[in-house]
Amino acid sequence: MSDEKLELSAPDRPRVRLAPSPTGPLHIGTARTALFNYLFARQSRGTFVLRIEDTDHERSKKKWEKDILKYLAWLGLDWDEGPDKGGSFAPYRQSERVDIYTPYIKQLLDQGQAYYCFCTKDELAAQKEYQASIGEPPRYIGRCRNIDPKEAQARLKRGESAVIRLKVSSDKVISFQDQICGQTDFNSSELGDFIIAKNLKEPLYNLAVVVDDYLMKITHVIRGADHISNTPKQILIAEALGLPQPQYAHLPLVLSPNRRKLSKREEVVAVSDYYQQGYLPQALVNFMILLGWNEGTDREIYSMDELVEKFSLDKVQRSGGIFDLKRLNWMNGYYIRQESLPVLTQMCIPYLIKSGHLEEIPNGSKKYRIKETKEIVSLGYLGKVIGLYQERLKVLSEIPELVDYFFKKEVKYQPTLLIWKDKDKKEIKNALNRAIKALSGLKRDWTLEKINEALLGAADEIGDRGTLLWPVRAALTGKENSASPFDVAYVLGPEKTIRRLERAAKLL
RNA sequence: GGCCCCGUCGUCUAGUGGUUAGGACACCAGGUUUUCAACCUGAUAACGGGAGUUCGAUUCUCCUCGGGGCUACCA
Repeated sequence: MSDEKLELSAPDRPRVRLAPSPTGPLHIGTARTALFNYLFARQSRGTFVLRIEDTDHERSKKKWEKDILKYLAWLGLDWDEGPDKGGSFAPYRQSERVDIYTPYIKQLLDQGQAYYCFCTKDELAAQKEYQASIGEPPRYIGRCRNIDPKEAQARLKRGESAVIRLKVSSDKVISFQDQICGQTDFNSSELGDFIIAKNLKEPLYNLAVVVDDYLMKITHVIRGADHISNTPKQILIAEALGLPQPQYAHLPLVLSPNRRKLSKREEVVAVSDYYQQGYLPQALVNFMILLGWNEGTDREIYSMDELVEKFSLDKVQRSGGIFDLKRLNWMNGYYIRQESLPVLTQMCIPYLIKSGHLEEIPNGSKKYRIKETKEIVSLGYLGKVIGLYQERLKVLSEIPELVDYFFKKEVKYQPTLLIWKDKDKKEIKNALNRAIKALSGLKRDWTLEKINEALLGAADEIGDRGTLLWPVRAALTGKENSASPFDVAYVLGPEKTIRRLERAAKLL
């Protein structure tokens, strides 16, 4: 135990971080970034740090932080250091680190690498508009750049509002080797003197990130490609501060079917929503990793352990990928089919309770009550019900609708549902009566095998099996599509089965 | 507009200086002792375009076109 800790914090092992802003529920894109970081850390036996970037007080909310932690954990992406776990570099919430940044900002100011800017927002906006009109990149022209620091202090004392900008020398090429995108170059002229802090106590994102990554000894910054244009700014800040630079790896973006960045309005982006709809974490993980990474083979299915073993940054795709819900659904179905029935049953029960089909029995027994009929059912029974649909399920939340006929006194349907193809009522009624007769003899011997035998025997006497099997199934389930009549009859039991068949025969 | 990134079936992708350009999802057809699902089989389907290098380019180079990202006193 202690050995392992020591090893994890060994200086030569990579340290990566996920730095989400708690301004909304855990986003599927953030979860994917987390997954890449997690795999990289686990594979290299490094450390995965979770740092909450909540310096934007207006938009950051505690409940979102909770949501982020909860669903990262649910996906199995556990972190080694974080706000809830602590660690050698605590605190892990930027809002609790505000004092840490002050000396760094001061240092830049004292060294003349940063300065106070008194330009108003209106002035800046006008300038930007002008620059856009003549086709120049919008950047600060440096009006306050040469204000004497003493004068700046005096103006500050007088109560003038100001921000702090970094002095960026023009025409300098900033380049870095991105682990995914390769060599990437920027010209400092496009950046201008950008703002690094509102004041000594309020650093802005780019500065806070650089300082935190340095202090937390982050070796690899693995993040979404939407951050690529922040990278030169962060490099400049690190250089000004004399800090070492981490390795960068920018992940391709996840796109909507319309090829845009995944949007909250058009798509389901909250991991919590996927959880609620009944997606399995394994499926989500497997799906997310394949969206942007491929081992170099045809393989599609990977467990987390296998991913930890096989993952590598150089096999990460460079182009963005579209989030294809159908593919996720297929994969979720696959993982549902892999699940053992008792486990699947446990996973489905909450959905049956939520839909009002089932009630928990307070004393904590392993039984449930069917709300409509007040019958008490066992886990074994529910397992049989759900087992009928294991291969049909795509998401868990589909289950109540699929199996509702097991939880109702009577099933409702249009009598025409009973009609198979072009048969007439008389034929169907006759078939139903034959089925009733065949099953009635079985009451004490209600096994799948016998039911099969009885029903098939009766059906064959008629000739076209569908003439009997279709109405039997429809009468039992009230549905156009369902599990097979044999299975349904077996699980339903003799009384209900025969009652439903008799009722159907009367409808015709 | 400026800067940056990207470009193989509808989608996720494999792949190579010479391949019948492979797989998976989706779609379609057939099979699978009633339906649906699952499963099996099969079909349709791609190297954005133009130059150049080369005996030969999907592959290398350039241009172009297209798509996306960023462009805050947000992160």
